[in-house]
Amino acid sequence: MTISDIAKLAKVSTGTVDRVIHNRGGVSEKREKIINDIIKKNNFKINSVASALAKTKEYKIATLMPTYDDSDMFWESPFLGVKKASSEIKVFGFKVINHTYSQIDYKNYLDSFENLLKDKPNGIIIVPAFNNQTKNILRRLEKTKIPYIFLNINLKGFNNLSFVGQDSFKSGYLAAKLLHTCLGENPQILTVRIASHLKNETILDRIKGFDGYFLDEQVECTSINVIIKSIKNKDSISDKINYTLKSNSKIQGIFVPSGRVGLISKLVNKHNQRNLKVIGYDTTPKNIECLKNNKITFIISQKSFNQGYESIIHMSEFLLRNISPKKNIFSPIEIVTKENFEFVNIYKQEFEEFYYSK
Amino acid sequence: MTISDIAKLAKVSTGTVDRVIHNRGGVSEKREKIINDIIKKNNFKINSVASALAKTKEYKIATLMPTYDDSDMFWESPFLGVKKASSEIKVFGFKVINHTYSQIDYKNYLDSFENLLKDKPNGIIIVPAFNNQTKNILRRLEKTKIPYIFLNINLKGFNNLSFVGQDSFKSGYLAAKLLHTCLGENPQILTVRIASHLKNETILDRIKGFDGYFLDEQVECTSINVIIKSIKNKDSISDKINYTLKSNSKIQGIFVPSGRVGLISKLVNKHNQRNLKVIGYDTTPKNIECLKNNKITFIISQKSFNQGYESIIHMSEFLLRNISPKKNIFSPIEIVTKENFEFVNIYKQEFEEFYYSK
DNA sequence: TATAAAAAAGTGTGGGCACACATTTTTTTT
DNA sequence: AAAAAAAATGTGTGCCCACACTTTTTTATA
Repeated sequence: MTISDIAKLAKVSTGTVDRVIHNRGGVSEKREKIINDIIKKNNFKINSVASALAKTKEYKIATLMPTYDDSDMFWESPFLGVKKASSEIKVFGFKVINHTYSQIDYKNYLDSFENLLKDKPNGIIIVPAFNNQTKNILRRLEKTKIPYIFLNINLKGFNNLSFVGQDSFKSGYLAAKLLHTCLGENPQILTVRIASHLKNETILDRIKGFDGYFLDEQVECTSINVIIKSIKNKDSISDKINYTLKSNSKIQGIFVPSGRVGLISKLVNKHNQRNLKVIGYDTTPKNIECLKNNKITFIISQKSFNQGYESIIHMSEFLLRNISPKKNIFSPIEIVTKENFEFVNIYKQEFEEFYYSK
Repeated sequence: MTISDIAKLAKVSTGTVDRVIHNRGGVSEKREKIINDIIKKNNFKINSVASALAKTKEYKIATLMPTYDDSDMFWESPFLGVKKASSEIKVFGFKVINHTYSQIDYKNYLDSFENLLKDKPNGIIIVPAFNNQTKNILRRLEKTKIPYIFLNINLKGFNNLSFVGQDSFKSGYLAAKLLHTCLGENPQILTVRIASHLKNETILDRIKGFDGYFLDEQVECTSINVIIKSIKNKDSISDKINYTLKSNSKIQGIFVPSGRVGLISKLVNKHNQRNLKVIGYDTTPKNIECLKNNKITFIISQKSFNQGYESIIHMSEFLLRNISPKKNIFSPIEIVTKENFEFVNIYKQEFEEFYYSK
């Protein structure tokens, strides 16, 4: 079944069929009905390959993501996912332009955004940061009617096309369940938070989820909070954590609601380890290393590679075929241990093989 | 960069460039080198869309998988994965023909295989069963030079193009780690096995992995084995399990190295539950239900939907582009709990939405 | 009724490649 | 040196669709 088959059956030209299929208008009601009936009856689907080849329109998708470096490789993973998707959709006339910003410099964030706009993209993937500045930015975006998708971090109250990321509440909930399962009744848990994350929606939701679990299950849980001012001064962090562990000898578990779990786990002194169960987030190289050394028990993975990939794919489907994605596209909440990390990470590994072989 | 661009640079016709790109032969060494150099220099990649459109050759891929029914839905999931891949590659001239067999009737297995051969497929995806019969089958296949991929179940010593499935040893290893983490030192664990699985390679490997963990970690673990003759007689199973639990009051964990974990978990009497940790395999609807009711603590998932999907995709890549897959394509080993199952299963869910919307 | 304007329908080209077939060049044979 | 065979190279059509452009038909206006 091709367009010209349809045309023959309907006794019209292919141009008219084309108009009907793409809702371009300018077709009499009578003929439109005839054509649509034939399409339905024969379950006709456009040949996406030929369609892609014939299309001349070009699309630009711009991304705005945080930078990564040796001290924190987290954002490499979604970036690679973006790259993979980019290479796949290139053939459909898509060009993906990546912009980055420093998470500790809001001016840089704004500058990058301005640069991004200069590309005149048809769609934007953005990892939002700096709530206040973001509001201004996004209001402007909405005026231009450029669709945008939130990647990894979700802000509520915006007209984003979609959010691709984890349900942070549920992932915190899961963290609590795991510790509860390992520690038995009356668990005593140390939660380590970092001052710069105190306004981070994702991390706040994880903590809400964590607490929510113990409320729902009506489990008595002793939770001790430590807040770290800066991750720069490791001695001071170490002192704080080890002091708390020493003076609370019944603490059996540590919950770090961020990707800094590797750093924290390394700073626990040997004599304080006493078979601690440590749980945190993100399969960064550093965290995986700690997992291997038994310093971390569980890592909850965001599948951030997939998040990057999916955000691009959904945007392209929206631009190309006008398919609106769901408002929330939740990533899997994966539990990673020393025993399964090598399999959990395979998508990223596969990509690297593919990418560097070119 | 197109083929005709290359042709102009090399001062030859597009036909010659085509021959070089596809190794069709009949090109002088001199020109071949010139053309290859230009291709490399400009990093030319064939336009896969135009290529797909122009290709007239048709391929058939046949699958041979076990049936599924209400009592065991496991094989639905890889089947849906196969369906998804099929719909994606249809446009490249692929036709996927699915055959099924009963896992308890080797004649049916052989018959289905004969039917499959009548399709004259270019490639085969097979879930092997009945070791002896399979050997004959596959030797014949090797003579015909039709490539075949093992799906989910691996047999060693064959010239299969690839195996797509889980590393069973490692997944058993992980099961042990999880129970060890939850139960603490000196765990006492009940392993429930089913007689008909006693020769099942997958399940044997899981058990090897399970035991391997405790050996590696030098953990003293008391392991009690129960073997169930038939899953038909539920009363007898129930008696056996509950008797064992009652007479071994220190048992804190149950390991079921198969997808029958839901069935087993349901048969544990209330007074024997005493906060038992139960771990088993496969996210079948029944098992998920038990997970929700707290009868199962952890399910290890095979990502069988993806296995089906990937087996088809790899076969198509092999046939279409002559890209040989890795000999072992290991699926992720996922840990599923009550708190994350809804996210872990999303691929299958997405497929269903996509499929039934058509 | 003639004419203009608007709506509807038709036509043709190009997108990049695969592949069969045609032509030219080179090598071998007599 | 001519003829035949083999090797190398060139040519052209079709794959299916998108979209701009052209032509025909219908409706509105004077």
